Amino acid sequence: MSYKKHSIKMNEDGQLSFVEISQTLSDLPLLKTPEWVLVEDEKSLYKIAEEISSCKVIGVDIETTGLDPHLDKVRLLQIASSNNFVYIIDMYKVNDLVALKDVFISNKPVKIMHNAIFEQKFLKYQYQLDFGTIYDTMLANKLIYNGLQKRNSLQEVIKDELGLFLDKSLQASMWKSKNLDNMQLDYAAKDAAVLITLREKQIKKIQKYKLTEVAKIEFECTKATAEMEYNGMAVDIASLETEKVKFEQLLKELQKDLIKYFGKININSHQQVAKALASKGIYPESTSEKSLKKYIDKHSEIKVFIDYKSLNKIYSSTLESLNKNIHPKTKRVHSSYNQFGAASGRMSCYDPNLQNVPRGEIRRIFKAPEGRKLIIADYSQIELRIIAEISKDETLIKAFNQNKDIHNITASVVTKKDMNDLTKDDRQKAKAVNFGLVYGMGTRGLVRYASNSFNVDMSMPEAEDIYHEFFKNYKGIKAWHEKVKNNSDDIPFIETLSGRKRFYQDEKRFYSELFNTPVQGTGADILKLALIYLFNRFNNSSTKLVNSVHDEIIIECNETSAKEVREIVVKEMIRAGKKYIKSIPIVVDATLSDTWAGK
DNA sequence: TCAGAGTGCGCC
DNA sequence: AAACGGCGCACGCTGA
Repeated sequence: MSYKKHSIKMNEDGQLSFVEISQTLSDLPLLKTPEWVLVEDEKSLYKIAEEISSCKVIGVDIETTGLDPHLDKVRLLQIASSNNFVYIIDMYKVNDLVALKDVFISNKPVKIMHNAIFEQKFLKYQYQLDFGTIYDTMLANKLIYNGLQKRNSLQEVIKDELGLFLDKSLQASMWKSKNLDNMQLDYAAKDAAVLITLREKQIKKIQKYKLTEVAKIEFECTKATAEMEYNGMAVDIASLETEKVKFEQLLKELQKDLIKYFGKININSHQQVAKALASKGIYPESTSEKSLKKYIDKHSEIKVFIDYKSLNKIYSSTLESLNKNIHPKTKRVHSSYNQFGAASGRMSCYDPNLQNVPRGEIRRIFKAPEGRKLIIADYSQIELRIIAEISKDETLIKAFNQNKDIHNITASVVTKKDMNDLTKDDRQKAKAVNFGLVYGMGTRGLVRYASNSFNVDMSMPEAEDIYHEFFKNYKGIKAWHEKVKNNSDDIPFIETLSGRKRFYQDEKRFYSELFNTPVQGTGADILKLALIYLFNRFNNSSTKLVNSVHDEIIIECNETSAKEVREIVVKEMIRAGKKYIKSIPIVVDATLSDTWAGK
């Protein structure tokens, strides 16, 4: 097996450097096989529980017959009490893990796992094991190298951190068979034992970069993320089907019209559409909606095309992928989350992505079952509040403390109008200004952004004036920008209020990125903290975390207790926000509803 | 034939 | 010198 050309290494002092990798993986020294014993009865588990309860840490790993906790079975549970001794529990022989309940829920020993979400989904929901303190070597690796090109599989991490070769060729092998051979058991044992050594190596780096606090958040949050994945969101299958049919008919009609205009081309091909447009004397910069918009008045078919594209987007991206991902057993959608998926620290979501479902009626498809309700709770203007906190901008802080509308304030400042004379258009413009300028947008960008995202026309001189007035008013933001800019060349990383880092090696440091990452990332820190609080509050009750979208948490609960639950959700989310936002209030809006579309 | 880069667009 | 950021997904196209 040959390997990629270079990788990033961190030496003992925590310095980062690029290293050429010329050797093949299998040239590396082999990770040695620990001692192990095979456990095949429940009674032994009590002895094991007592044994490991005196450990500071244990490595925990499972082998399963597949990846789906609703369908697949745990084949083996490996518990490493040291880096050289592993209990391998045969889950085809052992029926329950009651004996391990106390030692797992305890904070000691710390349970080390590589991707703890996976283990929890099986062990908590199939064997009712709750976890105390967790250490996740995969999340740790992401925290230590965030921003740099790194892979996070156990094999890669072992290679980079320990310089050892972990053979994963048995990873997907025959775990269904009744009897396992010693090769398989060796493999299973190695995976658990190495976690202990790996953690020791990682801990030094976590301390060096002061990542302890954010690591704690990430590790704890795996409990909530596992729950969201396991629970999934309820879908109203009938209305999904209705919507699908509706879209199919609509798309077919539009398609017919477009063929009439363009000729027999593939409408989904940008190239072919561009060519067809050119033959009619239309030369847009691209076939994107924004470049086509200006031709709508003269060519009504362009409007049809834009409508088609946007409907087709919803159809294929939302309706079809939703349909594809309805779970055969639970009839819900169980998305996967990449808990630390974005460089900022945000989660990402896939299969299906529930973080880009269009707003509005289409969200009615997500409907709580009979007798249940959804609570849709989101932080109000969290990013602007974080900006106020980080920049210490006095105008912003004062406005939030007086519960004023920030967009209106900006509108009044840049239009030089009295607050009472503002039009809807002024406020739209101010939104573009606020979101654009705080993250380092220039005047030219502002004109484009205002037009594209907020449908507001702005001339260049007007944009220049607005830029000037904006920073005259928000002096703290200006100063914060200057400070970040002045240090931008030297800094090895930018960080959030929890200490989460985004590292830079040879990468270009974009100002916009340096402004945005601490803000977006602190938002993620707060959201994850809120998920932790809510998990702890509702764990093992009928109230379930089912989704979260950057500044929003969705909970499903019994109708009978919905109002009380809502109060708790708001309170806990505010408590999480207050951990990092000290100078202004945190506001959470929570809607009680049957569907995700809200009231 | 198929992986991967590119385009475009939904969300926050 | 100038730059708003962060995702995932569908699609057609490219090149090995």
